[in-house]
Amino acid sequence: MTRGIRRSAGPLDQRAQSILRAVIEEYIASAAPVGSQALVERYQLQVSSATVRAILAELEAEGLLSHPHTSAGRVPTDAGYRFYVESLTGDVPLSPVEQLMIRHQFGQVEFATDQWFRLAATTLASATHSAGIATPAKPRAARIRRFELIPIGDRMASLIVVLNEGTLKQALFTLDVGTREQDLDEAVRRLNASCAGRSAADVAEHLRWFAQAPADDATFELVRRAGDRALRLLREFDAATVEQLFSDGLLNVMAAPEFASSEKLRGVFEALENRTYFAELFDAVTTDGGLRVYIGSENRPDEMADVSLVLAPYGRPGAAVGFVGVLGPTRLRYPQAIGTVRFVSGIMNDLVDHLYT
Amino acid sequence: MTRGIRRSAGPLDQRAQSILRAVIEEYIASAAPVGSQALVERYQLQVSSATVRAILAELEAEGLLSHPHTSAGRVPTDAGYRFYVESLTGDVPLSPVEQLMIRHQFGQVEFATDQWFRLAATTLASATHSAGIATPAKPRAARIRRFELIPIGDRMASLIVVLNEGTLKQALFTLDVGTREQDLDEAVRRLNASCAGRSAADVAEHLRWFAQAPADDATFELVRRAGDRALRLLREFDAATVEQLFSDGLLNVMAAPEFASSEKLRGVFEALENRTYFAELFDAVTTDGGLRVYIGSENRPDEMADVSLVLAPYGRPGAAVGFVGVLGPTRLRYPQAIGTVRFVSGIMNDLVDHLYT
DNA sequence: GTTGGCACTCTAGTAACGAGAGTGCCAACA
DNA sequence: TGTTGGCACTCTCGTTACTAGAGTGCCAAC
Repeated sequence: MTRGIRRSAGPLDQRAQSILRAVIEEYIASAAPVGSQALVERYQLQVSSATVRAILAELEAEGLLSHPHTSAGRVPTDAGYRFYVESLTGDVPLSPVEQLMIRHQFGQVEFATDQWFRLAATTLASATHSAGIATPAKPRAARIRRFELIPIGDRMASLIVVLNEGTLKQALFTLDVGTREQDLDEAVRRLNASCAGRSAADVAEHLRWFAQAPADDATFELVRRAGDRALRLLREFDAATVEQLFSDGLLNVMAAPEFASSEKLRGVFEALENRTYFAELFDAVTTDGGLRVYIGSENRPDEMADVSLVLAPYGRPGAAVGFVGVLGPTRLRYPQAIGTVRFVSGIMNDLVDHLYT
Repeated sequence: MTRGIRRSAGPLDQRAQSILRAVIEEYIASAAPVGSQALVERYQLQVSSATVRAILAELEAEGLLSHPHTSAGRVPTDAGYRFYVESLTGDVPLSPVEQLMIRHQFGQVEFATDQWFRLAATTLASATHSAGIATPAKPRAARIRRFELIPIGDRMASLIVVLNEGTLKQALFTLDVGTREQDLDEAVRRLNASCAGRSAADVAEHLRWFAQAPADDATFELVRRAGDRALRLLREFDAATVEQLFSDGLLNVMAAPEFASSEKLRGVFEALENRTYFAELFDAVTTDGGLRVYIGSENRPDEMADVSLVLAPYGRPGAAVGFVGVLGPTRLRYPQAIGTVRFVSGIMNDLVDHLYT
């Protein structure tokens, strides 16, 4: 220890860096603690295992590696992975073969807008052998394109709200006795005349005006009620930060040895289910606009401390944004995951762009 | 063994039955093998443990109980559970309190049709502390109520097909350059005029006729293409036996001690994901029309050999049917699960009935 | 048919032990 | 000054041995 205590972000010489890198990549591949001897053998280092040991000790003092117990090999810490991701791996673009495969999957199916993000998750899962996650592209402020009121049975109607990019929202709606189909048509005509193209906030304004105006006929009441229901629907939609969160390939993660006990995975499932953490991430990822990596304990909720996330936004910042990403063990193949997420988010960007011409 | 070898479905005397019942209920509650002594103590049997042991041996010969190893207590076999479900438990209706709670959940929210089945799964999960599963009510043969074509961006449109009970199907659709909004309107008018109210098969017939007719103008081509796309959409819809399968509360199942190893659960997740088994079940459950229980190895795929299913159909046989149910360990509280599933399927029946007046 | 008694069996937990892997340190070396 | 071989030390993991405890199966007696 000739240099005294090193600052936690102090510079590492070239050799230490490449050994750190070797440890991490070996550990990612094997899931077992890595010893000095194995490193010398497998990476043909031109130094002895004693030297490597000295460096490993240094890296441990740095907080980049840790020791499960005295006589075990080294394991990367979350900080170690962080350093690895930031300094030791360049931006490796996805191999042309994989690019082709992914493009192929996207090209093959004709989609409804609301299916793209599912495909993204599925693709990411199979390409990275981890879990893929994705949200739909959520419009910043939903604009109404058109209403539809479709009679169902005798006393019910399905209210459909078509939003600007073709997203649909639907709600059931009870009718007064004796409402005729013409009444519905007329109500829709009026609603569309006054609301189409407006945002939820605008519509709210309009409806207040409606509410105050004297009811001149029966249809008017229908308009009012339908409008009210539509408004609630839009408010719900605007309020939900992460409206949907689709994940695929959680099975891949389950298969990893670190999750054999199923106890750790439970927490992850819980986080995916209640979504509050992902709502936070949604804001973080979509506002600054770049790909982000969250490693183990960098995730705030403790349940997520054993997994890493690689997330990237997609969409158009002013208009509609969502994110796609990969969830896996902290022992994740980061360069590959990052490359894949970046590529898929690019594809999703193109898709969304088409919607906005 | 005074009666010689008993047939596997031979009659059990009253006492043997009540002891079998005690073993099963004890095991369901404790997840641990049940010994003769514990039974005598906890169930105040008026006989000695030696007698109980004799009966247990008998039940084991019958195939209803089994022995993890020589000196352990008894554990129910799948056949044991089967006997229990069929002969030892009456139809226990759900307690009024639980009925109220469930009704409350259904009453509280205003729904789109396509949300009901999700709520059913969620409700079942929380009421039974197992996983709830549900499919949407799938119309026997989809009938088209109306088309919509909504322009998106410059060269795309969203094709919306509204089915009879208000279900929506959506697909994106590229337009030729220079297509105007009026063209879309006109195309929709024509499509609706010739297809509304018809089934997919009928529409196919119609479109064939369209395809042969001479193209009299540009709109006609649009009609043809939109119709074609719609048809594919409907075919996909009709073809998929289990269009969606929603599950909730898998976390509850994960928490059970028998799934601590996560290996067994993987199979279950896989089965839920690929759905082929559930497609089979869908047919079985919806055609004969009653509640069904599948216990452990009664499930055909091996992955499902450690879980039980309680499924009930809902909907209108000729019109639209789906199922709701519970998935849990074979060590499931059957009477309660059956009561809950029956109750929820009843509620779903009422809901669907409203759609068909 | 039921019971108490008893030998037997199997598990789960604990302790002891050795092999193996890997470390940390040190003195010697280039 | 950095590197190396050597060596003592530590910890895990698998094995073995042992014990306590739970529960069975059988039998003779009631």
